[in-house]
Order: sequence, then structure tokens, then C-alpha cells
Amino acid sequence: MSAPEVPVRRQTRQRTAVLTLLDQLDGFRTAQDLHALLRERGDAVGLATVYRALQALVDDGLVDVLRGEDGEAAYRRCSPVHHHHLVCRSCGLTVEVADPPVERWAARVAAEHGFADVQHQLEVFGTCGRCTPAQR
Amino acid sequence: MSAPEVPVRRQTRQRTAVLTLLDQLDGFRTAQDLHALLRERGDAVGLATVYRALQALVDDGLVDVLRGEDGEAAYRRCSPVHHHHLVCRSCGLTVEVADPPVERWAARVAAEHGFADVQHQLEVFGTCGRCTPAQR
DNA sequence: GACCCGTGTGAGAATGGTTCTCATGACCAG
DNA sequence: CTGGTCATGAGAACCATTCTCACACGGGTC
Ligand SMILES: [Mn+2]
Ligand SMILES: [Mn+2]
Ligand SMILES: [Zn+2]
Ligand SMILES: [Zn+2]
Repeated sequence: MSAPEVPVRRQTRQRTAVLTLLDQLDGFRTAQDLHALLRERGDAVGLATVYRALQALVDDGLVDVLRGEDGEAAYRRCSPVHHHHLVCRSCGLTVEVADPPVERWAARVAAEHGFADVQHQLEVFGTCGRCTPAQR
Repeated sequence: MSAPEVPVRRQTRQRTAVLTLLDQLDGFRTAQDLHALLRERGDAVGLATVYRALQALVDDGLVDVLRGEDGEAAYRRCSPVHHHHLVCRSCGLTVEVADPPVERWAARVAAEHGFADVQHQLEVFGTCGRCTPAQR
């Protein structure tokens, strides 16, 4: 019934800077972090614009969002296919992982309890090798 | 090395009211919601106190926290053993579920990538039967 | 290349959930 | 019962995120 609603995205220096930066990072970063990094690097971008650019990238499926313990959102350039994350609590380093079995499990469990329109969320947190202090 | 650090919890009208209310609810509720419910019911409790009581319950393992899309924290009286949640996006109704296979999977995947001190988080969201509009 | 118009930008204000402050009140061990 | 310690609550403070709105600019068009 409604139009495809395809918002035309203009290519601006700011949006390019945000995506370029994300492509060079390997972990989840907060909008505030990204804003600070852009400023250090020289391509200054307004904070509000960083938020808007990130939201657009999320809508386009190019970036994933994750909420930290404190509720602050963190963003990462991710592959467009469904996957989960193995995240370092210390440095944010992230590895994309897949778990086919859990996909079916989630669907089955939801059906058994009469739930529809199901989605799931699975993340693994830990400390990566580089951040683990040399063990005795 | 450090003392057991066992903070003595006093039993107050406010803390009792919060836990009693949570025991009567079956789904995740925000602190603001709980505060409003307590006010309606008559046992008025300060908002700051609601937050403090909930945090204490979380620390004691009696309550689970979940962050919504908007980052707002939601609380629920839960069993003290490890489990996951099947949550209704509409009314908050929640069912506790377990998935033994995913436990081993998470540990294995983390180990394969050199991650230590691993934890995981798995939640399933959907629309419960009561909230699903009668299908045609 | 010049024009136009709708979209994007940014500084600052506003929002809103959560935490902090601190004077006052209430558990509860002794 | 009493004292000291912990808890409470009203309001201020905090802080990530969103909104406002005047201005800049991307990118079709001719
Ligand atoms: Mn999955
Ligand atoms: Mn588990
Ligand atoms: Zn790390
Ligand atoms: Zn429901």
C-alpha cells in the first residue's frame, strides 16, 4: 500500500569520513569515540551528524549496534548477513561468528510458546588474547 | 585477598514493596514503570530508591536486567540459575528458557579465538499469543 | 557551468533515564 | 531502648542522544 520509501542518500564528506573510519576499525566503538577520533584525525564532523550518519548506516544494514552494560550504544562495520559477535570487553575487538543450531532452536522454542514474529540476539563477551595479562 | 565484602541489607518498607511488586509481575518492567505502579498501588517509594532497590536485587542475583532497543533498562524477578529469555516485545511477558548446546558452543568458539573470562547473552524476542492480533 | 531545491550540517538547546547530594529518617544489634 | 549505621527522597547533576533551525551543499537539469 505504501511507497517503497527509499530515502535518497547524498554522498557528503561527513558520511564518507564516518564510514571510512569504521572500515579501519575492528571493534565496536561508541558514537562519542568515533566523533573524537574524527576530530583527532582532522576530518571534524559535528556530533549530531555522526549520530545521523551511524543511524543511516544501521538502517542500510552496513553497521551493527550493540548496547554496553551502561546502555551506551556501540557501532561496528559488519557484514550484511546474519551473524553474532565475540566481543572483547576490554578493547572492543570483535569477531563475527555463526551458530546455525541456535537459529533453529530459537524458532522452535518461540513456536512452542505461541510467540510469533521472532528475532533473537546472541553475543559472547570475553577478554581477547592481547588484552589478557600474561598468565603466570 | 579482599574481605568478603558482604553489605548488610536492611529490610525496609520500600525494598519489600519493590520485591513484592516484582513477584506479582510476569514480565520485564522499567524502573519508571515500577515506580508508577508503586505510586498507584499506594506504597509510594522515591524514584531514586526504586533504582537502588533494583540494583541491590540485581547484585543479589534475584533480578535480571535487560536493555531495550532504546537502551532503557527493564527488570524482572528471575530464578537464580542461569537461563535465557523469550520476551514479548508488546507486553513484556517473559518465559525463562535453557539451551544447553549453546553453552558449550560459546565456550568453544571463545577458546578457538583466544578469548578468556567468557560470558554470553542470548535472548529471543517475539509477540506472544495474547498480543498477536487474531489472524484472519 | 549556472540554477534550483530538497537534503545534510552543526552549534546549541532540549530531552529523559539514571545517578548523585545531603539533610533527615528508620533498622536492628547490643 | 539507644546509637550508629545504613536507607530514603527531593531535587540537582550527569550525560548520551535527539531536536531545532538557519545555513550550506549535493546533484540532477538545461
Ligand atoms: Mn542467529
Ligand atoms: Mn546460556
Ligand atoms: Zn581486547
Ligand atoms: Zn505479549
